[in-house]
Order: sequence, then C-alpha cells, then structure tokens
Amino acid sequence: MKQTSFNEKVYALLKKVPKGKVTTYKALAEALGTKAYRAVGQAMRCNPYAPKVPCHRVVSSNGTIGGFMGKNDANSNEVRKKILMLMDEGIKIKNDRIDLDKYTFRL
DNA sequence: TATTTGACCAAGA
DNA sequence: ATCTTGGCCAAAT
Repeated sequence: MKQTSFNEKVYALLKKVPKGKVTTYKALAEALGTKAYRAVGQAMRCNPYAPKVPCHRVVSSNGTIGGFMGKNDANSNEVRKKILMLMDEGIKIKNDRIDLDKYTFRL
C-alpha cells in the first residue's frame, strides 16, 4: 500500500481532531474540498501512522463506528474495544452509536 | 488506459 | 427497521 498525497491530507486533517470529539468520513472529505468519502475510508484502511491518525475517532455519518479492522462477524469485539476507548475520551455511545450532534468536531 | 473496489452516503421500497 | 440501488471519488490492479 503506497501512500498518496490525498491520504496525507486526510491524516493531517484527522490529526487536528481533538480528544473527546469525533468526525465523519463525509465531513473529512468535504473539508478537503472533495466528496470522496470512500477514499477517506481507504486511507484509514492503510493507516500508516497508528497513534497519529486516530481512525477510531472517525465515524460514519449515521453515528456508527463503521467497519474498521476487518469488522469481525456478528460480535465485532475489536470495534467494541474502540467504542470503550472513545468513551474513555469522554464520548458517550448509545447502542453502538455516537451522539454526532454533540461530539462531531467542526473542521 | 480501463475496470474493480471500498473502514461511505442518501434516498427509495 | 432492514435491504436495495445508484452515485460519489480516489487508489489499486
């Protein structure tokens, strides 16, 4: 997986998201001046900078966590850990959903 | 160069 | 509420 300028942009923007806040793929893409929501997700899939780029802090527009690490079958235990991590940052999650209105960071 | 794919989104059935 | 469809853009093949 080779990194591209687009990915770098995504990472840079994502790095700016403070703790206790989240953002959506859509918001990120649009903040970059594009509508490539999906491309943003692909950048995450690569995720070359583990702690610098907090993929767990990026959620889908509907408030769900998204796919992340291979989205384990029915239980998605990995995703669940991330949910806990987000909660640890002060984000409230209800039934695997994030309160977007309160926690989405304005880019 | 062309086709496929994807951690998405919104609207319709 | 769940599933399908079409659309969107960039990266990978």
